[in-house]
Amino acid sequence: MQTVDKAFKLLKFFSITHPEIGLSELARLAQFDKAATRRFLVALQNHQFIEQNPETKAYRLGTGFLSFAKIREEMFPLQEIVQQSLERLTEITSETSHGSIISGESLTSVGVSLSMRSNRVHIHTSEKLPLNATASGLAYLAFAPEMPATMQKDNLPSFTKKTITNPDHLLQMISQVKETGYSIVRGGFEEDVTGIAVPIFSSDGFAMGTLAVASPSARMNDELIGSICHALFIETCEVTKALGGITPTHYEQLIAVANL
Amino acid sequence: MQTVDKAFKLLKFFSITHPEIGLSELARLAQFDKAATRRFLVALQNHQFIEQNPETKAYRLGTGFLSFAKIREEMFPLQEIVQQSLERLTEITSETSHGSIISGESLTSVGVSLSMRSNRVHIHTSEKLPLNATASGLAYLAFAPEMPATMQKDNLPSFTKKTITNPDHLLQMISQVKETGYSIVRGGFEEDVTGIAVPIFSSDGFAMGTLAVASPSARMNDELIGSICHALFIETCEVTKALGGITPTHYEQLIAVANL
DNA sequence: AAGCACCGGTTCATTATTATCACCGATGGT
DNA sequence: ACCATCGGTGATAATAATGAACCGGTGCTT
Repeated sequence: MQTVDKAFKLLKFFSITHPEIGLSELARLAQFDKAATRRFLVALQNHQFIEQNPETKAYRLGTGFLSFAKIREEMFPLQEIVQQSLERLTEITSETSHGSIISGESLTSVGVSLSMRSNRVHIHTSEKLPLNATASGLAYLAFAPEMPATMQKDNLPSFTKKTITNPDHLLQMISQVKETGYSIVRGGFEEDVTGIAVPIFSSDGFAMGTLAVASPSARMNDELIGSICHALFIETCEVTKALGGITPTHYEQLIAVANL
Repeated sequence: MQTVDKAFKLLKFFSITHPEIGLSELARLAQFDKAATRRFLVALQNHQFIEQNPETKAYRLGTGFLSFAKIREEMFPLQEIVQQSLERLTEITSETSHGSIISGESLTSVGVSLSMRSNRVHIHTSEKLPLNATASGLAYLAFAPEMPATMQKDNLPSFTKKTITNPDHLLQMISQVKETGYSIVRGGFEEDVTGIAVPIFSSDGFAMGTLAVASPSARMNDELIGSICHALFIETCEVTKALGGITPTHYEQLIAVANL
């Protein structure tokens, strides 16, 4: 259903930092014809997934998502479950933790629990996390159903000097995550911040999001890494189960090895 | 974009009371071919809008809605804004109030503020409100972009003896709402409960939801009705504005008349 | 245990849909 | 007065979606 895919492709250009998009701009971004783009927008508008700003004529996300999100949350209260896990993580590790789910070709942060320490990492909810630059991104990619096309092109988006920008380098890092079951990224998204992340699995056995702990790089020694991983493994299994997902058996084996 | 419409039509069969649906059942509900239904579901699944229960093979809503809802809520925090209005409404009227937004061919409740009285009306959040049986439904229909097809058939779904089941009768009630600017339904959804509702407008100038106050029918005298309407008009204008919508000028005139 | 009905899922010839380009009127900068 | 860009539209060419038949499996009825 390529037509449906195209409609959804349009939606993915809307974000916190870019919440309203004009017709021509959106057509350019998606590389669609302007007329086609408009037809899709009208169709989305008819179902409340898109609204038009009456003054600027720019398009923005509609209220449709909210009502469906509420139904979904009633079955599996993702926000609540993730938040509880995050608070336990921050309690145990004394570091900031956050949870994210995949949305298009980046992860969206759905919950944060800030560390009580004075020198702590700050993360905003609803922030988009790039897949190539964050620990969460690597953890997701390592257990994702497929490699997104945008992660296979040269010159991946860069945020610090340490950001992985080469697709081959990215693949190499991912294969390492596939072996250890967790990802660690030192200063790839923000300078002097080290993140550790572990996947949350969907009902299809592939990653649908992550739980992660982030700390100032200076504090991140081997002992802390070990205890963070241990806590993350426990919590992600919990969250996966509570959300109707299945932890693949090969992943459960990774955890067993790590816990030796 | 009929193909996109069909994909969304499928989504609308999922609800709190019917959160998982099998392939054949969904095809029957939507009156699509099974093969076509499956193709749509796969497409929706690829974008996280649908998940499959690995045990029963039934389909359910996915996590995709949540990430988009978060982006939308960041711009216009509907839940928060509505909840604040509801609390003011309940404070002023001493009755239970609730807010709802359109989703498919019914309204979804997105917020509730319960009365402090012992004899009060109870409403659940995420509940689906039928358009023909509730005050909210009438208020929505009176200012909706178009009359949904399912509201034009005979034998509309009935909940009490007083539910409007005849499309002509419904049209008649709606035309009355168009004149007064508010709807009032006595025992159409639940026995002995009377609701009063007023529309919230979207950026296109049509209704996208409602605010409503519900009370035991015995208490609903003319004086209470007057004060509820007054409070509802104030709050819906507020909410409409805060959510980036526009109150049509012809509606503003209705309010002016009502306030004389 | 044979027959039947329904389930989820798949295939491929037929048929309906969507894409594209050229064009419109309006707006804003040079 | 000009050019570029905006949002939006309509008719034909190109492409995508459709649906009946079919598969293997499960559970109920005879």
